[in-house]
Formats: sequence, structure tokens, C-alpha cells
Amino acid sequence: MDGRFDPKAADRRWQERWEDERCFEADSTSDKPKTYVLEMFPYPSGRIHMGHVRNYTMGDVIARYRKMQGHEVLHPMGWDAFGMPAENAAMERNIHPGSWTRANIGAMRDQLKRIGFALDWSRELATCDPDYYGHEQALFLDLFDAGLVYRKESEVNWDPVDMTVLANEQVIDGKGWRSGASVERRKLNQWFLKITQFADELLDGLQALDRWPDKVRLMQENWIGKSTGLHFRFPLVEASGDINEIEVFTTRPDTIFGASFIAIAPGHPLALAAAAADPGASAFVDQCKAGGTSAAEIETAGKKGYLTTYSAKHPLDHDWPLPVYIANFVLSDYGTGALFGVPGHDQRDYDFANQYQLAIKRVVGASTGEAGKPIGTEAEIGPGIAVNSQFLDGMTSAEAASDVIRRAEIAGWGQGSTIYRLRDWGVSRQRYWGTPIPIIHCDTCGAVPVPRDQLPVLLPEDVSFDTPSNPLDRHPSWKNVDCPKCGAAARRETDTLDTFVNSSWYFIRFASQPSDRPFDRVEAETWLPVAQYIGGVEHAILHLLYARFWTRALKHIGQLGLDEPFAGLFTQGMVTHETYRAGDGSWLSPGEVRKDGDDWVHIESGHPVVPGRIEKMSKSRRNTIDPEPILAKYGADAVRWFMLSDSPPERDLEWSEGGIEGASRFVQRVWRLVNSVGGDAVSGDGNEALDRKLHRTIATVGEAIDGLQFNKAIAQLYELVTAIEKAPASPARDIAVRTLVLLIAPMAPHLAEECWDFLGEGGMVVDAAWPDHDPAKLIDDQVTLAIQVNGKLRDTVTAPLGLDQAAAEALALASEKVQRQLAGASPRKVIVVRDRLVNIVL
RNA sequence: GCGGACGUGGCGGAACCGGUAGACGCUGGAGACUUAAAAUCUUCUGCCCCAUGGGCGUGCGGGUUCAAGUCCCGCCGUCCGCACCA
Repeated sequence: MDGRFDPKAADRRWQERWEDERCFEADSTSDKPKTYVLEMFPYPSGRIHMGHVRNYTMGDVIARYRKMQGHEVLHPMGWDAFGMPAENAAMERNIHPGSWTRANIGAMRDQLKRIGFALDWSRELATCDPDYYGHEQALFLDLFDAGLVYRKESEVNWDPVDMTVLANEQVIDGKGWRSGASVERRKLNQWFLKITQFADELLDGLQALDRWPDKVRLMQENWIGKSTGLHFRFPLVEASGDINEIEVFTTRPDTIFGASFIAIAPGHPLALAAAAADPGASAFVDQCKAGGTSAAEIETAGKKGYLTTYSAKHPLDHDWPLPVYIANFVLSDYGTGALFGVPGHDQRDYDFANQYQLAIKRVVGASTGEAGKPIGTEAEIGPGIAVNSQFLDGMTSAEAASDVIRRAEIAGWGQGSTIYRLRDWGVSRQRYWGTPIPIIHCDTCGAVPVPRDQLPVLLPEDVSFDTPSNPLDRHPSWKNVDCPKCGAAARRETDTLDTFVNSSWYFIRFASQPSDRPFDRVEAETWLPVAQYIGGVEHAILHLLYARFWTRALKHIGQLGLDEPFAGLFTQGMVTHETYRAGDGSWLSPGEVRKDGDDWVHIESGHPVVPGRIEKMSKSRRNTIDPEPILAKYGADAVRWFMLSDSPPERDLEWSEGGIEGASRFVQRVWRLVNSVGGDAVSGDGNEALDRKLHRTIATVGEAIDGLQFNKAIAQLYELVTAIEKAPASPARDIAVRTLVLLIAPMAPHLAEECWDFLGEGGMVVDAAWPDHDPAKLIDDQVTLAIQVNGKLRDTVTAPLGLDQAAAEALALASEKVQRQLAGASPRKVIVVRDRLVNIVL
């Protein structure tokens, strides 16, 4: 055979064969060891982008490699298909979100198939299918029955123009991202999932996730934000209505005698009482509410307080009154929305005290001798020995803290407790394109679950998007139903579930999909937990925390016996590209510019172009490269190869023309090599060096794939190809070529099949076994010894393996270059590291 | 501010447990094949110098060691996450 490898024909041929022979359909009843490989499923935006290609290629390599190792592999794909872009498209183009979404899914499925991923398409699912969201409604009701779902009034970001709730991420500088209208804080009845009930479990569970990046575990730990300390109360000197005390939380009970003021949040009930009675307080509260919560605004606002007419009594000394301030830096939704200020040992309190001339008292010192030393220009935050603190004096901070907690509990003015930063998960969205919340509101019976036999609660098709606000709420008849309990006229919940609910259990449904229930426990547990989950680090908290919670909630209600859904997690880097700007500051796409010497010019106008930073491919920067034409030009394997080759997978990969060209060259090189097999093979002496290289490569490529170090695997394969090319024709060389085909198969599967077929091996590479390496062949009987003089390399010599100290020393001293360095002197000391080096010290 | 990661040629990056720094790829130079080009092959490619040799080199400054990209101390820089969290 001659000529070039034709990826277009080969890609098609093998993709069809794999599909016809159902190569990647996972058998839940198989006896083989089971491996579940999963990449985060995509939102069907309409087109696959390079980030998807990189993500799914990594997962595909693992899946194919495990399959070759004899595992039964589950590697599914589906669509995170609910969400706002579909509704936006509906509003802009007057098409139904469902038809827009399904068309996108169709297009993206074709694109994924074109890349030849080893996916089990028989298990494909889309979260917008009633067959999926109906089961989700059942699970929601199971959690509801277990008391893990509740309804509460809470503050939301309300866009008064679009008449909808916005997520925090959709509020930019206090304005709605689409409408540009100033976002209002509004109180709405919302459904919540009790994730806080699992806060401790979710925190402790992180310990066991040793195949997760430390970074992600740390982010989740911080997000959960566990603090232990003391909850206690300051009685008011004079009660305000029925408020007669202020409850605070502190992590430093040991500093209780350092208190100089009480600060309450602008939203605190006492602040509202003050505002009602005092115009000054009212104005201050309004001012705080108007101020934004962005970092910059907080920075510039500084610490401001308003001195109320109230004062509080210290719980350990009722003759010690403390002023009560309303302060802009106190968060109403953290702790109790009130705190006591200890300026000596908290920087924020110190700043506040300085501004309002409050006492700055030392209650912690390096030793008892420091009791009289004033606090300097900064608060002293660290632990030490309690001073100026009555019965606590002389104790360490830790001792003092537990002593205060003990006394508070005995005397009844406080109790030791733990608080979390984590909030319950608000899942209500005033949106159409989501899972309808299966609840019916009845005036007499309250919130009543939809009976199971009436699930799924389907989304109505006949909805209009010509005006903002929730189409479900506007629909003339959908929400009107009878109460399942009393039969009286009632109405459906018109909120839908947050899309993160959809992605909190899809990996379970992939593993098991009976039609009559969400999943079969036994079947699901044969696959779960996911052995290797791969996705972007942007989901480090939300999705990955919600999925962990959902899994534990299912365990809690006895539906699944699993603590953690994802045993291994890998967060891959982004695909980046240089950015370009025209003279007027507008962004230009890579296709619109051309390099002219060292400069860039706009092709059309010839104007100079300013190249900018290398950034994540994004529409707004116009630095995207569409995978489709690249696939058409170079074929799937070259694209896959490049996605894996240049950068370590956890780091960003810069797209480059040179990179894809290099990958394409490699594909052709392998094809030429395979075509050179056989012929006039010289029999006789096998190529020992090549054999060793081959076995070393089998070992290291396997290790590299196991460790998701694809770039290293690829470098080693390049080396092997070069070694084979240089080797004279021999049976050993032919074996090396055959083995090479197996080694590249996970990365370049179409090429591998084509080569396998050409070599007449029979069967397909997908069904072939991963080669074994012979440990004996990893060892060479010759080694290269480095010869150093005073730690500097002067020579290298070839020596037999295992040479002893004296012989190695003699060999080193025999070196002409060493003798020149010695210049007649004799070495003071000689250090020999067996089979590595000899260092002669003068 | 707090927490984390990182810093190696022209570029992306290798380097096990402290033991030959720069594997592999890209770019570039020279050559072969060709009427020519593409493709391919061979070969070189960290910097510097008084070049069969030598000096300097892993952000900067110190230290430990026979030996430091790797360990320790102190800086500088870049990126990411969280952010008035009581």
C-alpha cells in the first residue's frame, strides 16, 4: 500500500464499524471489573467547542485504555438541556425552547460522533426529556417526604424589567445582565433543599477523596466554612418592644473581656426597631442597603456605624454597659447578624474602634507580664495568654475559650456551638425551561405533593415568550388544578427547579435507567462511584458540592448506599488562544488577521493589529477556533493527538496551527512506519536495544495514562517511533510496530484500527488487549556513568551494570578529561553512586 | 486582606527519592531528493568566550550538601479562588 493516511475515509469507516458492532455499550451484568469514566455533560448551546474536545478526549483515552485492559467500561454522554439560553433564544427568535434545544442536541451529537469518542450512546439522556425530569420530580418528592425540602421567604435578586429572579452571577454592578435594570432585593417564597443538614458530612467526606485535587477540596472546605465557638446573649439595658437582648456568635470566647461595643447588621430586628424610632438610624439603614456588595464598593465604603440609643450589658459584668452600633460591615445572614467588637484582637474591630474613639483593650498577651503593654498600630490577632480578664488570666487562649463556654453553659447565658458559611440551597427559579416543581398549593391543605401516579408534571407546550415574566405563571390553564387532598380548586407551583438539580444525579441515571423509577439501586451500585470524573474547575464548588449532597441525601433516605459520587476527579485546563484588537479597540478573530514579519495586520484593511493576552477561547474576545473545519482538514486523530500533547492536562493549552500540523505529521509518520513492515525482513539478530525501548515505553505509557499525564505518554510514543524508524528491518522491529499500534490506540483510535487492519491482525483494536511489558527487559546491562570533578560534569563513560565502587572509581580516574582536571593532584575523596555517577572531590 | 498554585531555552514543556538540566513537540538554520514546489529524509539549534577547550545557566539574594531546578531561610513576580465570615 502506498500514499497518505486518509483520515476522512478512515474516521467514517471505523466510526460506523464501532457503532454497528456496539463496541461501547456497557453491560451492567458483565463479570469483568467495572470502570465508570465520565466527563461533565455539556449544555447544548449548539456547537461543540475546543474545550469540549479536550475534555472528552481525555476521558476517551481513559475509557479506551481501561477497555483494552479488560474492564467493562461505562462511558456515557448526555445533555444538560434545561436553562436560560433556550428561553433567551425563544424570546429573540420566537421559537420554542424545546425545539431550539433539540436541534442543538442533534447538531452537537453529530459533532461528537465525528471525533470518534468511545461513548455508549444507548444510554444518552437529555434532562429536558420528561423521562428524565419526571424521575427527578419523584426524587424531589422523596426528599420532600424525608423533610429535606422546605419553603421559606428569602431575599432574591429581582429584575423589575424582565420580571424574574436572577442568580448572583447574573447581577453585574447591581444591574441585570440582560435588561440593564437596577436589581431589587425582593422577598419571595422559595423552595430550599437542606444541604446544611449535611454540612459536617460533606466537610468530613472531603478527607476520603484522595483522588481529588487538593485545590478543589480546599475550595469546598472554605465554602462550607465551619467555625466553632460560643453563641451568647447581651441583655439590653432597656428593652425595645419585645427585643430585650442581642444574640452574638464568636470564635474567640477567650477575648470576651476585651469587648468595647456591639455591632448589628442593618437588617437586624433591633436595627429596624431603631430605624422606626429614629430618622437618623433610618437614613443610615437605607444608606447601607443602597451600597453595593461588590468588593470594590466595600473597599471604598470603609467601616461605618451609627450609634443607637440602646446599650447592652456585659454578661459577666452587668454594670459594664456597651454601646450598640448599626454597622455596615455586619452581615445579616452570617451568624446571628450581630457581633461584639474586640478592637485589641480583631483588625476590623480595631479599625472601627479607631474611627469612633472606642476603647482598645489588651486581653491577650505573649505572657502575663504583657498585661500593661498597650496595643500598637494593629490588632494582635494570634493566640496567647489571657490578661486583664479576671478569672481567665494566665490561661492559654484555647483554655480560656473552653472555660468561658463551660461557664456560659452552666450559668445559662450561652452555649458552645458550630456555625457554617454554607447556606441551604434555594432551588426555585421563576423560569419556564426547567423541571416543574411537583407541588400543588391549596388554600386549606397548604403545599401538597403531586401524587406519584400523576408524575411527570409535564411542561405545557403552548406557551408564549412575547413578554417577560414566567410563562408558566401566565399560562391560562396549566396551573389550575384540584387539590389532591381535599379536591378544592388549587394551583400548581409555577417555579421550576434550578438546573443544578438536573446535574446532581444524571450520573446515577446513566448507570441505571429503568422506565418506572429513577434508577435501580443494585445496578447503579455496580457502576458507581464514578472512577474518573473530568471537567472544568469552574464547577469546583456548585455542581460538585450539590452532586455530593444529592448522593448523601439519597443514602440518607435509603435509596443508594453510596457516600461519594466521584471517587476520582480531574479538573482540566482551558483551551486558549491569543487575542487581537484593531486600532479602534474592537476584537478581531484569528481568521481576520495575518502575521506580517513580527507584526500583525488586519487582512481586509491592512491596518495594524495589536495582539493581546492569551485567553480562554470566548465569543466576546472572538478568539475561538471552531473544531469542525479543523476536524475536516486534519481528521479526528490529529485533533485528539494535539489536544493531549502540548500541555499537561491540568494546565491551559494554547491552540496553535503548528501544534495541529505536528500532530497531523505524526499520524502520517505512523502510517508510513506501518507500511514499512515486513518486506525484505532481515532475520537473525533481534534488535535488543529496540526491544528494551519498546518494553520501557509500554511501561511508561501505561503509567502516564494511569496518572492522566497524557503529554508524557505522547512524548514517549514519539521517542518510540523514532527508535523504530532508525532500527534495521527485523522481526523485533515488526513486533515493535505492531505494539506501537496498540499503544497509540486510546489516543488515535481510527489510525490504530486502520493500521491493525493493514497489518492483518484480525479483529479490531478496540477489542485487543493492552500489551504487557517484560520487567526483565526494562534493565540494560550497560549504563552511562556521569563523571564529575567537584560536582561539575567532566565526562561520561559506558560501564557494565552493577559496577562496584573501586572499579567505578578506577574507571573515572582513567578518564583523560578527569586527569586534565586533576593536573597531577590526588583526589581528597571520591563519591560513587552505583550505576549513576562518580564525583571526584579535590 | 486571607487561602492556593506557579516561575526552567525563541515558545509549549521533560527531569524518579537531592545525582549527566533542557526529553518530546513547535519555531529557526544548514543540507539531501526535485526542473521547481509540496511532502519526506539527514543534521544543528540554552547563553557567552581568546572554541580539539572553557565559563555561565532553572525569577532574585542567602544557606545546607561531595552534589540543589529539586531541601531550608528571605525577597520579587504571575495566575486562580474567597472576601468586612464575627
